Amino acid sequence: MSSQYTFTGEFSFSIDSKNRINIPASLRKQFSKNDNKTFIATRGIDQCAWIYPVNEWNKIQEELNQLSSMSKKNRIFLRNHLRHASVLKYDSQGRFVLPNSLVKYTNISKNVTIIGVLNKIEIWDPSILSKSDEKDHIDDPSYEQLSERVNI
Amino acid sequence: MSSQYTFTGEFSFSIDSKNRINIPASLRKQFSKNDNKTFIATRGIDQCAWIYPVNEWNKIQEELNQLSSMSKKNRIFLRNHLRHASVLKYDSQGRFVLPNSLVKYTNISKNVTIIGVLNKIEIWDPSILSKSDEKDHIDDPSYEQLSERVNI
DNA sequence: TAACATAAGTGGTTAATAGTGGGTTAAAAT
DNA sequence: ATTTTAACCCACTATTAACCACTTATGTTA
Repeated sequence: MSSQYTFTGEFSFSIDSKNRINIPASLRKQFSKNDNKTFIATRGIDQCAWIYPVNEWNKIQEELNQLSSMSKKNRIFLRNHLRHASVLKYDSQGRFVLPNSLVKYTNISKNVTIIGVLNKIEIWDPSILSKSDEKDHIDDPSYEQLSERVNI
Repeated sequence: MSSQYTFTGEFSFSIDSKNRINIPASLRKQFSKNDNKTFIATRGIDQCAWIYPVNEWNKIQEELNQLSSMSKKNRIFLRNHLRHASVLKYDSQGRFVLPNSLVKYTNISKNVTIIGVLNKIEIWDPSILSKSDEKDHIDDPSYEQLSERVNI
């Protein structure tokens, strides 16, 4: 699955008293007119928030739409993925409000680290991120198997 | 089966003394003029209520029509889904009255958790939902196979 | 490289909307 | 006839969204 978005880089930003977070201008520029300043924020698999431009999310949604709710496994999977997804818009200053549930989940309080990961943007609490860095070294042997699939 | 509706997110609301429940504004906005503030509430397969906009329900009904009543399984499924389906409208404040049978079935008393699941909206009693969450973890190995179908 | 111009990031105020509670009247149901 | 139920209506409060303003950074041009 290829994407029109190529988010990259790491940025240090802040969250204000109204839970507003600025999207780095360089990343924001990639949002298309089509996206209409709209994106979807959801729980990452790690302890961070994932931000998808709507166009990108729509692709995921189409796949989710294929899953029938007659299957219990599907119902639980759908529920648990969609419940944490919220549609957001950024304001004229380029900021969006991080929903409370994601503030809690990510443990974000004052500063945030924003990372571009191709088709999505990750929002981290800096200290949670550095803990995660300590645990998961890039030379971990488990990455070896990725090398068979991804040609860097 | 693709749908015009893309309900997502989780919301905490309350049910009042008249069994009225508010539909979250962000979800309500997706209802089309065509829906005429009308939707169908029915029993979910899990212990929750399912809310479908009429347009969506009509599509489902067509599919149900395809199921032959010659099969016992089909007959039981059809009966149990249709017998509890009721047509409802929301008022000028965006609230609807949850029918008594669904209040009992869902065990809702004071607070409700509302979850958008693409083409339908689920209404849960918070404690019933968390019990369900405890039982069914999303990181259960059986979900691994879903990852091959859905690329998130 | 100094001065300027523009863009980016942050903070706060105001106006609009959303959620909730209750009351009134009309239509059903008992 | 009495009680329930349903459709409207009004009102209060909290939250959210739109707006304005300031500061810092970036980049450009003389």
